[in-house]
Amino acid sequence: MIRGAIHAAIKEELISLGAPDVSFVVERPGEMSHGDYASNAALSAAKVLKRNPREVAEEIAKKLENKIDGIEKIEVAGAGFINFFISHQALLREVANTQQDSWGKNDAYANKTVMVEYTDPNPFKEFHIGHLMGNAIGESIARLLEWSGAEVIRANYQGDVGPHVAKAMFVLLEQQIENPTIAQISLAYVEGAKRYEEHSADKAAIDALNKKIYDQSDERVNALYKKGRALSLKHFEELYKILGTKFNLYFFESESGPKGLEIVKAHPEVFEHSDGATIFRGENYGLHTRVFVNSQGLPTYEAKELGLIETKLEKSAFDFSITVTANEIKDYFDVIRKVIELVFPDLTDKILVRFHGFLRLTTGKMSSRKGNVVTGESLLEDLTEEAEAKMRERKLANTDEIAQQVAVGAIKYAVLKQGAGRDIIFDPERSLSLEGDSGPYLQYAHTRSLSLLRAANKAGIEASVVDAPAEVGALERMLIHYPEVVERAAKELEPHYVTTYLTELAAAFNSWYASGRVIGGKHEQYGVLLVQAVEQTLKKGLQVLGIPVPEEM
RNA sequence: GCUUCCGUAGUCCAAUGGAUAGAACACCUCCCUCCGAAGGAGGAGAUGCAGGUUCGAUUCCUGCCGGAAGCACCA
Repeated sequence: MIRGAIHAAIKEELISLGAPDVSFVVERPGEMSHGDYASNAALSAAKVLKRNPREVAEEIAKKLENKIDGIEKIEVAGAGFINFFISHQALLREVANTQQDSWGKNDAYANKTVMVEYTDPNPFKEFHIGHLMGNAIGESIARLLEWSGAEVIRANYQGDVGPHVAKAMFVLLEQQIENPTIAQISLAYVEGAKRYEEHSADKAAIDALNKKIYDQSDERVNALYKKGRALSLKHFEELYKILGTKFNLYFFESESGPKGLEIVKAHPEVFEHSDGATIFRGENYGLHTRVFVNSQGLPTYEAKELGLIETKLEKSAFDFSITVTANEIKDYFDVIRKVIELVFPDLTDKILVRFHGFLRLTTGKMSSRKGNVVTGESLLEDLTEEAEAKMRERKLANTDEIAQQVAVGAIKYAVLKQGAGRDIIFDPERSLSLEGDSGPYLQYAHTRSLSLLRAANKAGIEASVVDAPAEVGALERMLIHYPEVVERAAKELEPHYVTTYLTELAAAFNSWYASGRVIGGKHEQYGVLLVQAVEQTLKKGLQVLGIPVPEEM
């Protein structure tokens, strides 16, 4: 990558100037007149050297003149920026590079094995929009790491035991439903949760049932549990397929629970007893004090999480593990991290968490078109319907499948367009419009590039740089930055860098596309090459985000 | 109350301490005999308030105002 070469060359100059430790960036400037890459190296170095920034910049620029392959011009501008301009030849070479399979790859995580845990829905409960969010982010992070050289193990951790299960089961047993449907299970959970809060007798009964589920002492309970659990998991699997995720490993609280209990028991120096429960006194460390084993002797989520770490290691070695989860449990995870430090000191740096906010709906009512609560599924269904309606106007074949791809793209884009940790305000009405700054906008730009390529192919035009114009435009100069964007997104676990970049690229392409004809134009062969470059970049970019890439829409 | 996170156009998101704060939706003008109008060209519109650090602050620090999350047997 040219960027790497610039960085290395500047670094060398800084060393000879006597400022070897100065940190600086080489970035794509916001303004094209500022070149293809810009660096603040002189500004940073000047501070350390106590010299005039522009002088330092001039000196570096002069030394690097004609030293970097592919750079034809270096300018000093503003307070002391050094701007680099790529030569025409190098630019054409990079555009042609987009046709390589390796376009977009980097080696930031070469030789690393990374376990990415995400989605984590709970059997006996709805797959809600938060799970959709976690899935979109987790899948994209997994793909970013793969494009950066890592071997990725996709893991899903599902809560198949615990009070939520007992709440749903309590109602199902009471109503004597032996073969529940997904809808019945969801309703039963909502009802059970309400009863648990409002009636102390029901609360006691549900707690007792919870214990029975753990120790599997009642045949009738076991039978219903087995059916409900299997049905939930099968249902989730259908959703993963639609969303484009294929997990390598599944973990369950029913296995991490017992392991967690053992770990807690084995470390009396870390935990203490209080009110019949086993707790970790986090307040000694400025953290929350939390219960690991409740007074019934059952492991809570905290103990289960410890068990999960051991379970993960048993199933597969990894250099580090990333858990994608919501902000909501940040404080709780700080407690877990402290306990890991005390119990598994070797693992402290291997367990990472990537937090995200809530997915909130603007309508507040949280109700779907059919009047039900908005679940992950109902949102997908509503969006799919909307996309289908749009496609009926266009009279395309194969509408079912494509409409679903568009719907998935719309949701994933909305989630992946913003930075980590922030809540996402999701406006169903707006996202239903499928226009502007959206997943479908990118998908549509891509299908246009494909249909243009089909037409070019029919006309027998071969892609080539032979008739390239003497001056190339903004589109080319934007294209060449794609691999850097992927690398940065992977390093920071921030898919939104890719999302933002692709939207800018698609806008540049749409603008170029509207400005004149390719087929029959003055630079026909080069035009086709450029369209191929855009097509590949949009496709790979959408794929790295986990957004489906329809060929027509 | 304590802790943490967040305040950018009317709305929803960008911006690695840098150059004229980028898009999109909505609003106002235009553009389909032409490779796909889910598109394009143009217009108007924003850093909560007050200090500080810095050559330079949306970004870092302090205070205030506003919002969100968490704070013992849920996950």
